[in-house]
Amino acid sequence: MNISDAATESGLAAKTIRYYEEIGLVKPGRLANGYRDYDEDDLHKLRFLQRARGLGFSVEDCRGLLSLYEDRNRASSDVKKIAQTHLAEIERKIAELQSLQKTLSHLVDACHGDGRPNCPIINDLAS
Amino acid sequence: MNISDAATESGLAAKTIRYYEEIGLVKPGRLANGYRDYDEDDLHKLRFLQRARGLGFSVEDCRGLLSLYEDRNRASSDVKKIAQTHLAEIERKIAELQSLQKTLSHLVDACHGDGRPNCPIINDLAS
DNA sequence: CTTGACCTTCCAGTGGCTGGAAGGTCTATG
DNA sequence: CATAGACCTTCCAGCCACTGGAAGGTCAAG
Repeated sequence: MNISDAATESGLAAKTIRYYEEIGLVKPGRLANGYRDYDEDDLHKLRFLQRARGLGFSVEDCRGLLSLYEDRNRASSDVKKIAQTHLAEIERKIAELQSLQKTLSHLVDACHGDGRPNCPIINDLAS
Repeated sequence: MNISDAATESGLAAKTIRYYEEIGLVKPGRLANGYRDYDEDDLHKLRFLQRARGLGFSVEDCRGLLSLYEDRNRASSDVKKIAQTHLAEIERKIAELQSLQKTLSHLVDACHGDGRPNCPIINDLAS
């Protein structure tokens, strides 16, 4: 299977798939003409990567998850550890963004948003 | 005032301040020896940038906010527009992260995290 | 035989810094 | 006056995870 079909099947962009090969995540075979040739195993990995990236895992986390995926003797604790760390990071980011949201929504509410220069948002930034 | 004092006063790293100069945000004077020399006006701008970046505004938003800050004839509606757009983006990101959090926490809860290979997290990613 | 849709590699850019190298300047001390 | 060390300067490279585009090869249909 060529790269554009692999892209369609996996939901990844062809460019992204080439990039994943460059960084050593999925190494397809090559046809005589030099074209990449994806088999079912490659496709499983690409789909796995698409889903893991979709859950926000970093590419390095994905590398770790992929090797656990392929390891029949994995310990689920190793997987869980990666996921928990990622989850904690997400929760940290949510808290951070909520704090910004709170501040910003107060400022936006306080601003008249008319043609005059007086502006609580600017005042806050300048204080 | 030299750059390290400006850094201390503004809460920005000296490297960051040089970067802001490079992209045309704050242009300090220069002493005879070539050292940057920050006056009060520069410091106000640096502090303004520090706070705006702290609220998550992009550097390009900061450029716009800074020029509104300096414009005595600004319309507060222009400021509000930038802030509202940013706020909407933050709210979008919060929702996105909360969705990831929900999925991930379910998966983490479902995973035994023991020495055995069976793992709902891997199963989900592989499905 | 040509068209156009693929494929390849390689290079550059994104945002917002950050680290480090190589070298100039200033200040305090011996 | 020499030297140490703490500044300062510029420039280049790297981070992450792609993405766009150029230049050129390959293939299938008409």
